[in-house]
Amino acid sequence: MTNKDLANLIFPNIDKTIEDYEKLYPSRNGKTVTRFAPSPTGYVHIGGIYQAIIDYLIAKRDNGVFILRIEDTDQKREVKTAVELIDNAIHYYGLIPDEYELSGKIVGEYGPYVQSERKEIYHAFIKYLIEIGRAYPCFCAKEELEELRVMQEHKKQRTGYYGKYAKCRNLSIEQMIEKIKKGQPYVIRFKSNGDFEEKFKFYDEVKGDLELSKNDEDFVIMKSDNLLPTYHFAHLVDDHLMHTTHVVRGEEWLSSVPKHVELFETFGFELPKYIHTPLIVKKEGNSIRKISKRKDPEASMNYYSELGYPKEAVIESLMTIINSNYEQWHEENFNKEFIDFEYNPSKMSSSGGLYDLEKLNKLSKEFISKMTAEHLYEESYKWAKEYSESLKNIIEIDKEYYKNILNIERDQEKPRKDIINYSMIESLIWYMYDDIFNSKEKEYEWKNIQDKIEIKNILSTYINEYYDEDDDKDMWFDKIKSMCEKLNYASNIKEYKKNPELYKGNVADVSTILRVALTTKSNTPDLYCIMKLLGRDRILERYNLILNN
RNA sequence: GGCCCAUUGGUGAAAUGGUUAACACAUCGCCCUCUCAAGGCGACAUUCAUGGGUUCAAAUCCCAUAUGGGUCACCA
Repeated sequence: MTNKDLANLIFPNIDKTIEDYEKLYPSRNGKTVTRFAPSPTGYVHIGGIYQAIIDYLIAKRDNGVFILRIEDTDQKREVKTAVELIDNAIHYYGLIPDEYELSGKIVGEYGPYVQSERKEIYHAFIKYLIEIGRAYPCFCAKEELEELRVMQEHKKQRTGYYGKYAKCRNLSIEQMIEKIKKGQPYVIRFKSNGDFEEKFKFYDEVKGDLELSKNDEDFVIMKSDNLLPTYHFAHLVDDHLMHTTHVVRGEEWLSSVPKHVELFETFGFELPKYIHTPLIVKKEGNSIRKISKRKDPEASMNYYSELGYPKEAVIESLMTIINSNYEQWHEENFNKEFIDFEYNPSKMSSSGGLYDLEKLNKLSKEFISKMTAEHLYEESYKWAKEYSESLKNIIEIDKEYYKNILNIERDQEKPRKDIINYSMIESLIWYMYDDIFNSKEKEYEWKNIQDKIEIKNILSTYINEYYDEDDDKDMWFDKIKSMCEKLNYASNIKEYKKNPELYKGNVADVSTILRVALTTKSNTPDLYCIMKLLGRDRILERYNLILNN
């Protein structure tokens, strides 16, 4: 009985060899290849998009290939709709892969791009490993392994299935064959040759030179239930056959690098470059921790869509964590897009990138302020149709009117920056709509002048003697100033500050009355623009509401 | 616990042995201003986790300690 007999017993129907597959997926002649390889286990995590951006950037920079590969080897955690979510997210953020398999459509010559469809390929590689005596079936039960772990912990030894603890590696081929024939369940383990005491050098594109201990664990490469490979093995086979040149993955993978190195070495395959990205962390009180799907809503890309952050702002904020010199670069190259940025892994922070919502808000405000009213209208309308019935209704009352509101203080050199995301638009503009204004319980935010008689005095004087719908902005303000003088308010604030006792107040106080009476709010965009949009009738109506009370 | 990684202001972060430790966010102040949002100007680390060492010179190199993180699955 030989290893070959064992291999044939386990994989009787696998005829293709590694060479066959290498012929099927020939060299890409040095082309840069990156891949985004998410597991379909739920919503899209911000760390995923963060990595996808890096993959995308590297591929674009080198005129290479960006692959989307679905890593669905864990059937227990799989969520059916997750692939769709991934699809939506990468398209939404404009990270379009060159090779992929989505809703049955395959693009690219190096597929399948879904791991569960690559079973035979993995089996061919595992079969070879068994033939050369570098992999073997392991019949240890979960409980046995658990006992082993407890015992190792108790003895303060390294936990794991290695060396003398790797019980099944010493089984004779006859014993293995017998157990298999009896129908005992098994996994396939890699048979390590490594010595943990020995070190080797490893270069990571982010961290630089590292010295790691060699792997000596006989880790599982094929699972018993669905006969699919574990991550480690799929990484070897897929990234070799797809000719991946740059593996971008989270720092949590750093500790399994020795496994991957030994695997690549035993096959004689060339190791890709590794970019182990710092984890996205979050500050909570005094402690910093990995951003988590469960606890942090902002970990999900849905969070940003639901609140209506423009995708550009989200990418921008991620870019600032990816390379800290990005912001400066973008300031100097304001007409370029993030794709033009030359990503440099060694410029990446080696500690955790802190995801900062305040920063996102700032970037988002900035981005929205630079949009044209037309563009903002389109984007916010698109958003409202999906996420906000009430904003949708508002917009549909009169689209031109809505656009005009958005255009207040926008079409100028230093546009107004007060919209952080689409979900807050409604709270900024509701008073421009009569239905909402009239139905709302009004809380007028009067400031310095609270006296009802004085408020009425100002309003009636303004309506009767000064207000003219056709005035231009200068005239409009000149009239307010004239009114101030008449009512004994300072028309000039500096003047007022010099001698406050000479006046009842100043032009700001008077303007506030005109503003609050119209909008209930003490803080609004340019009053002149608001009055222009509301028009004479509605202004009179709102002022009379106060005058007649 | 073993192994690995990290540690610069309130926060992110630059600096790779040599001027007053960039820049950005936040905060505060002043200016501008009809309010607000902006914008302009300015303030904000006697010091780079701590302790040693190397050097004419250290945030930068070395050692130790502390703290934080990652990982030790038939999860990726």
